[in-house]
Amino acid sequence: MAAHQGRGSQDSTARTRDPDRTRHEILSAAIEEFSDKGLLGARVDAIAERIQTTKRMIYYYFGSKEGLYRAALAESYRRTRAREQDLGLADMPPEQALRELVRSTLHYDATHEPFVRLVLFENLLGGEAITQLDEEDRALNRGALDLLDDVLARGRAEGVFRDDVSAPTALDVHQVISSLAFFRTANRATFRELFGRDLLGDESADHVRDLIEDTVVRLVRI
Amino acid sequence: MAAHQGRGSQDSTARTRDPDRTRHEILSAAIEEFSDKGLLGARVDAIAERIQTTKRMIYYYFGSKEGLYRAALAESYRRTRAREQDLGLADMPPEQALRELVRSTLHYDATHEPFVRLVLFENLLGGEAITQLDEEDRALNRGALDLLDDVLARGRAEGVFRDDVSAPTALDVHQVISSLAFFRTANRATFRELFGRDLLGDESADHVRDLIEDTVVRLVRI
Amino acid sequence: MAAHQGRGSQDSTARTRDPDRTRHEILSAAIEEFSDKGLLGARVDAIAERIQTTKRMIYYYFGSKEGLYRAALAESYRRTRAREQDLGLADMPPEQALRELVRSTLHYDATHEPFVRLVLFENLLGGEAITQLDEEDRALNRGALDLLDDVLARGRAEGVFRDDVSAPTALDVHQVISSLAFFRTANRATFRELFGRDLLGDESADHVRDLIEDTVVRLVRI
Amino acid sequence: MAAHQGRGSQDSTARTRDPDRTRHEILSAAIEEFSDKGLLGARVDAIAERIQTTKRMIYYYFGSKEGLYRAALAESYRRTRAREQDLGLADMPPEQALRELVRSTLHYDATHEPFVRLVLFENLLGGEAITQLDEEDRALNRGALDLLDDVLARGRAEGVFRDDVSAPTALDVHQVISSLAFFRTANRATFRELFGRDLLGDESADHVRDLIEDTVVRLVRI
DNA sequence: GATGAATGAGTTTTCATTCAT
DNA sequence: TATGAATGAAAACTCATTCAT
Repeated sequence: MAAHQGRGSQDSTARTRDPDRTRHEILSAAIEEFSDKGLLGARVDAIAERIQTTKRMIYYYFGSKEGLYRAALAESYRRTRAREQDLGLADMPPEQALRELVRSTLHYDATHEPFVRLVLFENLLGGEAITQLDEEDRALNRGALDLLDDVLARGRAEGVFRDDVSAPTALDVHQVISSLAFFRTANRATFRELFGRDLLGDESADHVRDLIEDTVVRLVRI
Repeated sequence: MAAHQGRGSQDSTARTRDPDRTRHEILSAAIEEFSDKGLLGARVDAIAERIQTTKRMIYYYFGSKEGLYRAALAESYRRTRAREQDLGLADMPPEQALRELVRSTLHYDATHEPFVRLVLFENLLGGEAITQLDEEDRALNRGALDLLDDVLARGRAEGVFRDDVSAPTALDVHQVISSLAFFRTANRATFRELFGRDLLGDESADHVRDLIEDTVVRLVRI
Repeated sequence: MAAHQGRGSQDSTARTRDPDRTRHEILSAAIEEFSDKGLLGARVDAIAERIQTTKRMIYYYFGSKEGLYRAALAESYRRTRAREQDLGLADMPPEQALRELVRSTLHYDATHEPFVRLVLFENLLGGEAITQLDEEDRALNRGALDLLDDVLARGRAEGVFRDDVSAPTALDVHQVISSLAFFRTANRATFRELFGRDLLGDESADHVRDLIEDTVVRLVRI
Repeated sequence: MAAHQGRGSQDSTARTRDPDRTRHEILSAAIEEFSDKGLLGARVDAIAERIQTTKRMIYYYFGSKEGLYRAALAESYRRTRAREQDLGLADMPPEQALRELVRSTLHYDATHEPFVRLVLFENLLGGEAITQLDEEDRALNRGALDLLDDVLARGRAEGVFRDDVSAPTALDVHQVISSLAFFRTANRATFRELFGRDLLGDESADHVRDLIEDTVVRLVRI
């Protein structure tokens, strides 16, 4: 059906001779496609069509659909690193810092749905690609945990956060935050359909954010 | 030619004229396959191979791969209805009832991974099938909400649960419980790989359960 | 898709225990289906669905799709024999008799489209089934020719029809009449689409009939 | 693995990179197959086998069996346009011109059976494809009509063709010519089997041609 | 580097036909 | 006789991948 789109080989000067750009565009298109349909549902053709290149280029740069998939996953992680810049948590009282951290996570996940969806798809299918993450990627996640650890430690030290034997660890809190954040994307359709609440919609945004903040804060607060 | 291939009338209970059974078996196999790979990744052949039937029968009963998918989704929901029997919540003090409810949900989701995964896949892809759920299916989900509503009302009445203006609604609490329960399946691979915690494994079972119970209880408790 | 139409086996007393009727109904349904789609396009399932019987009966009575096809073709010819009753041609002057014969043929073909279409399909595909027609069927066609022969002979004897060496034979005239009659069905769609004339429609009925009568009469008239 | 299967660069002219040629070959094969069996009876595999290509190429260029069918029908019409060159009718007396026109049509249809059969099949099945003909294709058919119109006008002007109120129109004559020409292909098998005359065979060629010419000429002649 | 054409191995779907009751 | 369930073979269609230029 999509055969014969012609296009000649003259003018289109913008499209040729820029390997890095081509590679980058392919990755972006791949992230979108894989994020939309998952590894199994994605089509190499569709990825090539999203930008203006041919399948051949995909194989030239990435060798195979799976190769592209892994590269897309890694790139998606990489693009993630841009955040988590200094939120200035150290200067805030512990609870405020925690709220800020939660808020930051919620905002990040909400504005990076492709990434979140990619991670969800990866988990539903074997998650093999996850096993092959770079140490950098792993470190990244650990970084978020460290930040959280600092805030919690400070809160405990100041006596405002629980410090009993069953007090939640940083990993516990991270699990709770992640659960609440991911659920918005993972079950958005069901939740909206069954209960009429759009977890990522503007109407419920404040309410959902407050709910999640409260849930987290109450978990750690004395 | 090759007569006498027998098969006699011994046991071969799987192969014979029992339409309901055949249909049922196909559905079970379909639930497994779709739950493993999603609609796009599932193979009609693979479904037929799982039980002892042919691809042809699937089309005989369900018309198309998508028809089977919808039937499998509906059946999965249907099989869900068995639970939610009386947990005897009414006889427990509110907090205990709430813990019991959380525990029941956690246990249910953990033992019905195919269903959970099916729902997750459905959400990640368009979620169109969800739009077509029976009223019965919808009612089922609402039922869980009603149960929760009762417990919360009782807790508020007894003065043990929050009743302020920003107190969480039953839907809020439901969202939190669902988030925490689904996350175990939705992000199990990532979490294990990055943090070494198997959210559905035996080792961490008690800890995770306690964490989730606490999170929920602390959210509503005064 | 069409599976499970149930229907129980009680009341429907009209439908069971009448072999001849069942056979006859199958044939009628087959004539319709084959006439609509041709041998290759027809579906055994579709034939079974047209009446209220099962595919099994078709195989019981006719052995195979082809067997049914041959039977349907023969039956269609057989049902044709009903016509050609005495048109009273002998009592008319030759030209009037000829016009009457043409008119009768036109009317017959117009009201027996399934038969005409069956013949056309048969001709387009190998026409093998035609080779196997009964002598009865052949005689039938010859009968029409004989009638024509009589009229022409009478016309020639009366000096109103051509009798020169290049005068058309009965077979020639039959060919012309058949050509003009069949074309209406064989090319109806094209003719309507390209020239806006519906060869079998009511509007043009009289005009087309007159045209064909004239064509034939002028061919033989002195 | 199995390298060295050669194929070198000898002749294999059929297999190489010439999209237009490939496309063209597929179309030719399709015209043959569809003309032999009709849309329903044709097999995509069979079309691929006719030339040296794979089924896959057919989908590459035409998207679907039906897409190919429509393209084949259009192409068949297109190839038709080559004819109808100047027959020099204007230089002949009207009757001779008319005879020449008839003769040309007969010859054309006899030597383009695939086209004729395609049109017949199209008419027998819904004729939907005909509705979608280009204006060019329509114009082509109208062209034949114009030619006829000229001849008839000239004959009437010269007083050799009928000019009364019931004189046949150009469309009428076209209908008659088409009927007589198409019948040879449409009912060849039946006619040969039942009456022993092969309407397209060499033996009867002259006789049939004369008969048809006479039929047409006598229709319009004073 | 870049491009369109080509391909083999699946994957879904359809269909005539047969079996068990 | 009658019926619904079952089946194997083939048909349409799709997809990741490679080749020639």
